[in-house]
Amino acid sequence: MAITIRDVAEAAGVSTATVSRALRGLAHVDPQTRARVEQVAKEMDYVVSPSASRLASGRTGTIAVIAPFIARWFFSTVLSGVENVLQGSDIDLLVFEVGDPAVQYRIPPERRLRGRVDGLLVVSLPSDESAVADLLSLGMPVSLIGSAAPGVPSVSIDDVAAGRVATQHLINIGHERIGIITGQPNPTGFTPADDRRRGYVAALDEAGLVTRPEYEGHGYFTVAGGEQAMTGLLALAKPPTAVFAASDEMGFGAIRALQRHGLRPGHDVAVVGIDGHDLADLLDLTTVVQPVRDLGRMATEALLTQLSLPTADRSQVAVATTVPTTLVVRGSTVPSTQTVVQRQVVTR
Amino acid sequence: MAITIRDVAEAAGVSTATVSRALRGLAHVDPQTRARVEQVAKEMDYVVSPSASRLASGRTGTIAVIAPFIARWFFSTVLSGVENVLQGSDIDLLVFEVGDPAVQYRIPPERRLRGRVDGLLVVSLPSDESAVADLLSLGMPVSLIGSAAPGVPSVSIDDVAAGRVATQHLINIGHERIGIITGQPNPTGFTPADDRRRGYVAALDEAGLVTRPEYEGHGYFTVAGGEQAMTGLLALAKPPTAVFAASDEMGFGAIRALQRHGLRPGHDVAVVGIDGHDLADLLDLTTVVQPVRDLGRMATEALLTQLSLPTADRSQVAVATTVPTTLVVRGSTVPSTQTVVQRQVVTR
DNA sequence: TTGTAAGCGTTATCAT
DNA sequence: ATGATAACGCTTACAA
Repeated sequence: MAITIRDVAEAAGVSTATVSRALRGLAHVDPQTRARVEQVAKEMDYVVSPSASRLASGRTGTIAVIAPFIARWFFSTVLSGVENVLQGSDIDLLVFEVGDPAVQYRIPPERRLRGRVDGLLVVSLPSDESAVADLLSLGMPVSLIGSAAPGVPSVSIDDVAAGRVATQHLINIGHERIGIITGQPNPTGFTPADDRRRGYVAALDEAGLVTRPEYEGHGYFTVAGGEQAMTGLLALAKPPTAVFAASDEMGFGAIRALQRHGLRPGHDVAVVGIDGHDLADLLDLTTVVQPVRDLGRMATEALLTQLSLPTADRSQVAVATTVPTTLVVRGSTVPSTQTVVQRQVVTR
Repeated sequence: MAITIRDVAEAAGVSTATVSRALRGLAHVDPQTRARVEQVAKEMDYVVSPSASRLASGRTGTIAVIAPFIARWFFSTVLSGVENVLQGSDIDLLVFEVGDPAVQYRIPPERRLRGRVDGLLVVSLPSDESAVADLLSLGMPVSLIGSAAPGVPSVSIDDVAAGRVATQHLINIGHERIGIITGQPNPTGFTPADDRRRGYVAALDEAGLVTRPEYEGHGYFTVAGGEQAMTGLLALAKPPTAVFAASDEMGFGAIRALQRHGLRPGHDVAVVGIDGHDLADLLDLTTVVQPVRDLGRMATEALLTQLSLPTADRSQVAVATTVPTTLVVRGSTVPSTQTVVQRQVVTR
């Protein structure tokens, strides 16, 4: 069997209690003693048993990320940000993939969470009341990423503003027939999608432009979906001259559809997305960039802070952090030889 | 506090031992008793304490994925496959991001692994002896994904064959000046990169074509790297007419470089990649498709099988599983109106 | 088939 | 500052 704390205690000539205190850096330990214990522990290659430690302390030293998908760009990038912060700590990361929030948000059953983790990072949760309630009922700190809900801390962009900025850009460069490619046909309680659409409508309204129902396509946040939606729009008697895709991946699909129809993005039909996907530059897609990795980082740091606090001090006041976005103009809206970058700070 | 096994035992009028046995589906439990215990447990909303269970049993019910990156397509797709298999089990998934294998493969220290997990899934491990040794020294089952090493079970494609197929395709369509964009300048012990390059060389040799050192660029498996490498190749007095990129992402970069130079992929310079990236279709990139998600799935299933076996039965014989790839021909090598798909089964 | 009870390896409370 | 010693909640021989 492995070395236990008792072995170390005997070898160092102290009690297990002292070893425990010394190794965890607690106060009230003689520097000499601590040094000796650390020395012995290292020599014996002692590693604390996490199960025993967890059982005795009641803390798991683990947090979980709950996301609809793992393989898609946005989610894997968030995950990477989370992991990045965790490297510096001693916290373990558990991952749960729960499927499309618009279809069914299969929250991992309590039994998979309770007693296993100290806190939760939930990505793109629908603002559906019950989903939040289920999670909060576990009684542990929860941080939302990429969406917000009343009463829960969150880190995200201002999606309404992002939708407005994207649409406004299309208006600015002279378009009047502006379509949108969003996720689902009807509001599904999936905040980002609904909010971005709201921003689009607001921008059109403010510019005195009409919103036509037939100019709304649904791409389900995938490349293939975006392509289908754009194809549908192109089939209209009077197609839009510009399209706002609520995500870069749907924007890519739109570009693909244009290519298939022999149309040039930017020249024939303008396309703008949201995300700042790694490959947006490659595909020359204008997009509203959000700092995705930072979203993951910030939410994780916030969660770790919560966890380091005594339970009583964990503020009941949920802080909804909104991070700024940047409109990056590329050839899909302004076909020119040079790329223009405008800094767009979102305030609220 | 939460409900404990003792509470359930009392409520059901049996001992804790019986509750434990009943709930875990062990044999030698009266069906009536089991039913009653299950009933009571559900009513009381009892969830076993993982820490206590782990401490007592010595098993963690957790496996870890160790990968260089999380956010890149290949890795997040593998991860998704792993998670997919785990959904059906009661096993938890821990994730560690360890950085570029060609630079430094920062294996999580023993202390982060020992006692925390029952098995390891290692993605794209360099075939470096010591790295493997470190991992194996933990004495738990290890499965490799996307690379292979002697004496360790693994799931991957035949990278040499993949490189050969890609290069052969370029030869078949008439190219003679064929370049390669690979990862690092020198063999780094990172198997897939080295092997794909080997396949490239073999194909050229077999066709009686010369390998020119200046036709080898290095893209470090990123889009930006691929673009730089291709730019370098284009600057040659006599640039290659075709390029084999050892990954789709580097292929994307190559396409970007061509675009920037006003050259058309497929028409002016042919490009072929390896991976079957989600966006390869969008970018019209010919590629050798590997079933990435399945790689993750298969390796996970193999690992779970190992774990379900008594320690003694875990075969010392490492099984290296090689899965077939498919060459998908697109416009980046054969600019035509229709896409041709050839099934290429790799045998060995 | 079921119960008893000894661990499993720490942490944390009291003393000292 | 350090030591004894109860928990912590479950699993698992060993008995019955």
